[in-house]
Amino acid sequence: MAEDIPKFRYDAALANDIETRWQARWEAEQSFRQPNPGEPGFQAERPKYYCLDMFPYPSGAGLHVGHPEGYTATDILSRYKRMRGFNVLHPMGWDAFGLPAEQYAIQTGVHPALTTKKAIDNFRRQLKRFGFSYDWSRELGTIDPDYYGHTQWIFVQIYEAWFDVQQQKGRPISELIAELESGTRAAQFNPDAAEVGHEDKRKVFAWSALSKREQRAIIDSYRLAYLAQQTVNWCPKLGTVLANEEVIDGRSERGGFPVFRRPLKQWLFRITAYGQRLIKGLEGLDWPDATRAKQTNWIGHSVGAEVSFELAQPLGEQQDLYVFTTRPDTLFGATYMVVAPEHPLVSAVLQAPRPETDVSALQVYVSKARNRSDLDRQQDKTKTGVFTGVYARNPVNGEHIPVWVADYVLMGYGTGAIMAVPAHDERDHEFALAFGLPIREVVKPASGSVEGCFSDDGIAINSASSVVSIDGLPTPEAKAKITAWLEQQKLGKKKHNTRLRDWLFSRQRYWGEPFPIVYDADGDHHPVKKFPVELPELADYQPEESDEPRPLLAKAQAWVHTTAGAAGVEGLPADAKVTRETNTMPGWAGSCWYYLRYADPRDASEPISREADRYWLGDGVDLYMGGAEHAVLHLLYARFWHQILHDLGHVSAPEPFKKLFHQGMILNFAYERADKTLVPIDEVDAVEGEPVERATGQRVTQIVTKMSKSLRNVINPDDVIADYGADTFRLYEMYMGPLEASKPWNTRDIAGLQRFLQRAWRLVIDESTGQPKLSDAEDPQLERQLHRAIAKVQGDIERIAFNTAIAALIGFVNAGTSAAGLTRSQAERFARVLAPFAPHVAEELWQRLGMDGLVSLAAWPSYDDAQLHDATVEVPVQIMGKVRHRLQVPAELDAAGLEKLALADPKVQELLAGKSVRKVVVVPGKLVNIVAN
RNA sequence: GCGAGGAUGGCGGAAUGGCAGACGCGCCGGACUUAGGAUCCGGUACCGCAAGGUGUGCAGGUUCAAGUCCUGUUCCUCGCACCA
Repeated sequence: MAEDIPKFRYDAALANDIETRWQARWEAEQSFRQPNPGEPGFQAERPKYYCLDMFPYPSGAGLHVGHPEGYTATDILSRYKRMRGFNVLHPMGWDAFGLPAEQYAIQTGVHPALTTKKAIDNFRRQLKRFGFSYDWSRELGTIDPDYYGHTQWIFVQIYEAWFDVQQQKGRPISELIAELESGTRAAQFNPDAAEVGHEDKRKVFAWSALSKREQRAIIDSYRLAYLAQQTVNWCPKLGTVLANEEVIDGRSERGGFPVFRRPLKQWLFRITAYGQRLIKGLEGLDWPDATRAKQTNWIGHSVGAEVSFELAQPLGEQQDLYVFTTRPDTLFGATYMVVAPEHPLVSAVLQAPRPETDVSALQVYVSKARNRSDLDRQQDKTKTGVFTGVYARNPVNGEHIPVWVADYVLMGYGTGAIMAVPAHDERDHEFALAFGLPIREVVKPASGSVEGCFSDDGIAINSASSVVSIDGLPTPEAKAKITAWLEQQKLGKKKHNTRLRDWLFSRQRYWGEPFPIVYDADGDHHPVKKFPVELPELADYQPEESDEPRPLLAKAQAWVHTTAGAAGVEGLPADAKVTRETNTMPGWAGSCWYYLRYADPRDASEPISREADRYWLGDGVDLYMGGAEHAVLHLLYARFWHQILHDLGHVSAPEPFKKLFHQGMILNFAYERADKTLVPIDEVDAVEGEPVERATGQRVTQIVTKMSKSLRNVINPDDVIADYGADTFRLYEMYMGPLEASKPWNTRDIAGLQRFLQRAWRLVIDESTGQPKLSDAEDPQLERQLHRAIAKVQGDIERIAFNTAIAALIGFVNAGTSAAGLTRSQAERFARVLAPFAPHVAEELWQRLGMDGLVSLAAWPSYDDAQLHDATVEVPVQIMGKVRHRLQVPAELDAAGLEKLALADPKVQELLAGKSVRKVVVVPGKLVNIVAN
């Protein structure tokens, strides 16, 4: 059969040929290399644009279709900005340390260094095949020793810093030490340190009388990176502890394994100190409201009072029980207290039971709570608890109230103990009813009455004693008065609290950054100042599933045991024996600062030079594109590091990401049976247009859901490129709908975008010769349409609305197809507006038109405002808001003229017959609305 | 429970308070073809032969004019969740 497809028809084969050719040329010419200030070729007069993608975690599975969605969007913006004369920083790299790579290595028996390298090579190949205009000379990987050496350096900066609450600012630890030594700061533990007990915080020392070790303890309580015995989320299956953020519904985010609580000595970041800064910093940012709200909620800042309740009899060292409450005005209604099962009071009372203590019941309850995974604990919300036998004294009225232990109180929030006010707190109410505890009303609603538990603001009642009274005060005043009284009596103080907890930073796994920390013979920690601390080769990286955490790096004995001199530790004799920290950093570490490194990727002496920071990041990253799944974790952690680095003077911008945009998720269709179970996409046939399950012949319903292997609806980008080409793929994903929306993949729709490129190609190129076919005479109507398309595309790119920009390009090509043809000038301008979206075909058109250089580096075409409108316009004439007639009028006709014309029109007069005109609304050039009855 | 967002043709979606449905898919008709799952041209919200009428989840309201603003409501999606 004769093949009469023209030789230069734009089909998948030609697209693939064009694309690979231009990609090779861009690479050979380093077309998108962006020099830094001071480097040859740097153009100082240009404005800058830093366009950043969230770098991928290179998995063995390769890219999925969600990756190129965000990457195409930033590529369009980067290419557009380049054409508009910006210096564009558009880099790419690899987030390559972390649990998934290690899990994969364990499964396959291949070392993570090898599997990761392979995955990176594959990702790079796939990304290059899309023609993304990254500056590959800036490529980096978090696993590069050069890179993670700086990650470790930043850790040491954080370790050697503290947060000054007065100034709301991080400062070098040396300044704190100077203040302590000079006596300008009282020698006390950090009052906000979560790891220090209340008894210790109360003490005031004489600095010079303290031993070195005692001084160290006080200094350490201020450090922003600190070591503490913590109740942690221990995941035996993964053989590591996890951050709260990595635990979802009591299971590990990775793998979905059960997580238990156990005490462990761990490195933590004092991120809670930055809680208020992290909320406040969101104010000026151009971020999605939802993401700002998520972070604010996650940090969960609340203001209240910390109140001490004196124990009826001291328990060992403990004399007081501290609680945090946002409702100090309800103190008179506190009829009992509750401590978390992990609270120190519990072990104290087990040591020295009171007459009323039921030791065995208490022991059973506490051990049960400990062994219960968070999952069980959260699923079962019925209130349980045990009386400890201890009583505490209510400071406002001297009443002795019982102290209970119950797992509805969490050790991780506030002080791990509460005063229970069952009349005005739902949970306390439920607990009191379950255990027959007294309920005393101390707030009444300002008007009306309430059944059950009233937890809103109201008026204080029954709130007076011989020492203090707040009766009759509205809640806000009652809070203020009682807090002032508590402070004056030294029984409490105003307190800010965050739901956010300090960030657990240790992992017991192999595939992560080693800590730049060693321990001396006394077990004291010291920072390492020689970077990188290289991850030792380890042939056996199999974690042991156990209840007792054993860091994998402990197996590298030769690496663990070293000397201060060899490790690069200051302040110890060079031959002093030290052992290295064997925990590793979590996967988040590398992604906390990679956007800084791109600006200066080969600087050996520091993470980023001052010049590179000032130029590229002086006001932060101009656009950060990535998935909403990172709204809290990565985006909060990175802001935290950045704020510290800013406070310490290492970076100039107060916030790292000026504008943030989340691309929506790409979903796919699946089919659902009547019983809501899902049917894989390839087991469904269309029968008379209705989807039917092949095996059963039953009707199924089309739904939209996440792509998944089990539904066999995962789309492989490589296949799509082979079938249609990268330009079509890029256009399709951008055309699916608004970038921020989640939307279903529909392979059928891709053809429409390929047809568009085909028509565009044919509009300029003769399919049989490959030569341009151009018109000599300019069609003025088509010229106006080109100006409109340029204006529309330009505006739409600026507002990140690529679907409508592409619609405008399609509209222009359709208009061109029905007109006599494009002139050379029109074809050449069209190639430019097309270039950000479909860069390969745009380059090919550009070259075939005989233009010099690359269209990718050409200037964006301008448009003429005067060309955006036609001389005459059609104006609808409405009567009572309904369109009844249309008039052709000069575009610039003013309101009075238009009204006159409309009312004089015979058709309008006919429609108005028998009615009187009440009012005429005229929008010049738009419409006429006649109100008549 | 708290927080955020959404609902427009057969499907994806478009619309600074100013002609609802741009553009694409699909579908219908035609042209060119030995052929068409290629290409080109035309049509396509719904009801109606038409004139015309009806339409943006539902019920109200503001306005000359509402998909858009306001009030209430239903359903859906996402995030957090015993946070004192």
